[in-house]
Amino acid sequence: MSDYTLRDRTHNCNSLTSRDAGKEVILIGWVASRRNLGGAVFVDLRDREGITQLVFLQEKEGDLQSRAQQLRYEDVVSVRGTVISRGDKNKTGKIKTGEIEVDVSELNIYSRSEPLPFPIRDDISSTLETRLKYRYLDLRRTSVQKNLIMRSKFVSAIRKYLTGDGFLEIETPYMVKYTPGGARNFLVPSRLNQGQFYALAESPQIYKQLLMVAGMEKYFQIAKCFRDEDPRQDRQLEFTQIDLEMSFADENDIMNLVEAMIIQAFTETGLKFNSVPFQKMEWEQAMSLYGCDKPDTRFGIPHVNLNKFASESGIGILEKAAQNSFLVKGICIPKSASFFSRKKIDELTEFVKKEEIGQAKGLIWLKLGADGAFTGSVAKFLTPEKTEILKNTMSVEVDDTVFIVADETAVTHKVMDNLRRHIAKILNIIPPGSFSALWVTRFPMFEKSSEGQWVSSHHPFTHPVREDLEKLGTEQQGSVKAMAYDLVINGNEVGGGSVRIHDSEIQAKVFKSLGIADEQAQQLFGFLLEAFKYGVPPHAGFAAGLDRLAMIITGAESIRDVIAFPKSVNGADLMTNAPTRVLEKQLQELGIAVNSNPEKE
RNA sequence: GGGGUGGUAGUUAAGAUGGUUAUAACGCCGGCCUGUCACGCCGGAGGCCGCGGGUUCGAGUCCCGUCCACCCCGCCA
Repeated sequence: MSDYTLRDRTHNCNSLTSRDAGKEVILIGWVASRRNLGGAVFVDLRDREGITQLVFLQEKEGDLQSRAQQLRYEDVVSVRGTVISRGDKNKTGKIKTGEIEVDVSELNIYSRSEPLPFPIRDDISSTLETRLKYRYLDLRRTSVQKNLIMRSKFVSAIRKYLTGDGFLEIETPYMVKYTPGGARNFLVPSRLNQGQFYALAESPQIYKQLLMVAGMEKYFQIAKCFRDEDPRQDRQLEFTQIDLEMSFADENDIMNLVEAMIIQAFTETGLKFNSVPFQKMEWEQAMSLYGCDKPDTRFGIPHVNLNKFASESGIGILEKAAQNSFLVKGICIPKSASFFSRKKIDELTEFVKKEEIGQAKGLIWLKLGADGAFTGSVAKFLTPEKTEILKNTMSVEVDDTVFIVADETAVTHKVMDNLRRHIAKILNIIPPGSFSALWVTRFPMFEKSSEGQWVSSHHPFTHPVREDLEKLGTEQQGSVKAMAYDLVINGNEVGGGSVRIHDSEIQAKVFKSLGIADEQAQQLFGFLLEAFKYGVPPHAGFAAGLDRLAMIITGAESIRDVIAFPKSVNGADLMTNAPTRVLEKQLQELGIAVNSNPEKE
């Protein structure tokens, strides 16, 4: 008896075929299943690559078979044995190694497993709560392992691409100076400086710009970022960005680089985009065609602006909407007239009225019949002339269904965006396994906060487009566009970036436009402004959400499925029970008092 | 902060209008079995029905509160 190590292992559990028959092999893994037939015992041995069947027959010398009979789920063992063909009668296509089995001559048990909290099988799912509590067991399931393996391959392709292109991988601090604005920060108390706090970095933004000042030219980092905001299906408190920055670069340099990098990483992961090069679209066009800045371009159904038609349509509510400068938009769903029964349309009407969908007041629908006339909620108001105009404006054909929403601009956009995606889903028109990428460019530089203040849409170091520079600080400030770009894949914002300001005059103008006084700017970003005095190269960068990319390439439904140890929706680690209270002594060292609620234990 | 769904053996679930001893499957324990691959067959153990109140002769079931998980809005690039 000997304890084998990985060096002794001759094959993984996914590699043996009938061509290996007769070989003596050593395998190491977990007992995935045991089938005890009395005279013959079959054991499925599992490692991260796959499963191989072991067989223990009665004729074997010693107590080998009785020891095999005592094996239980998830015992960790190594075996030495001979590969034998199962023959046509006993082979199976269910596993890749189904042609063979290993006739075991030596069995070593490294450790035994107690009965499991839940079965480790892909076809039986447990509740998420239990799975997260025993995450290390959940991670043994091949479906989750597959995701992490794919993510690893993806990251290594990214690294390979960027280092091959002359990028330096440089780490930046996670514990940084707190700056207001943007996401809520996690705070880290300082023992050496009682009463003072670091912030956990929301992103390496400022440091990477300083690396450009430092002359690094091309920087990247696979960086953890921390944001104290409510987690969602695609958001965690801590997540990972592929962060990069390049000197002497303009928008197209960055987009070309990132595009090539993403395509390369997809290719190495065995995935392909529907069309290359990626489509580019200005923000305004995206809003007009899709009502959102991250449209899913795997399918069509664009929005059509109907304000002109509405204003002279003869339909009371539409004419009134147009007079009130509401936004009137329609979508045409081809060959769907029979699909949209009265019941389905009523359901859609309820759908668009929901608050989270945008709270439209109603949904106008029309179906074009074989006779060339519309039927539907407002059909009776349509003259033959107006019918023709609508048909032409929206390219409506027989058996198509048209949906129209007229409301305040933001509401119409939000509702029509949701409606377009919802209809694509219920009509099942999104081809599975397809990937469609889109660059959205020329984002607005500013937006109004809820308090009516101008705030940066991206961040205050984003460069405005040249032709809008004179609009800064004027009435037209809202229409200033930024040299900013987002990468959208399948309707997910997977990353974004911008050209940064390197001219102190422009930077001063932008701060002024945001109502940030000089001394305030000094206080917040003084070190950056100071650095920029000593020779700053023009630079631009990009940051991609690695977790979202991993979700897309694996088809995962939740960000938790591509993170080894994710947190719950309340930010808890259910396995370790973090966060926890700490000792009074620890708090004293930090100079912190907690307004605690001891009964709440 | 707001809205929704769920919580019953180790696990996954069933438990109409409140009514005897709370079911099933898998797992676990014991026995049988030489071609299984979700092996099969026989037997057994296993429960604070999330937690705390309340209504009732009687609560897994009804009411109130609370905790946890998940989804959405707000928030978040």
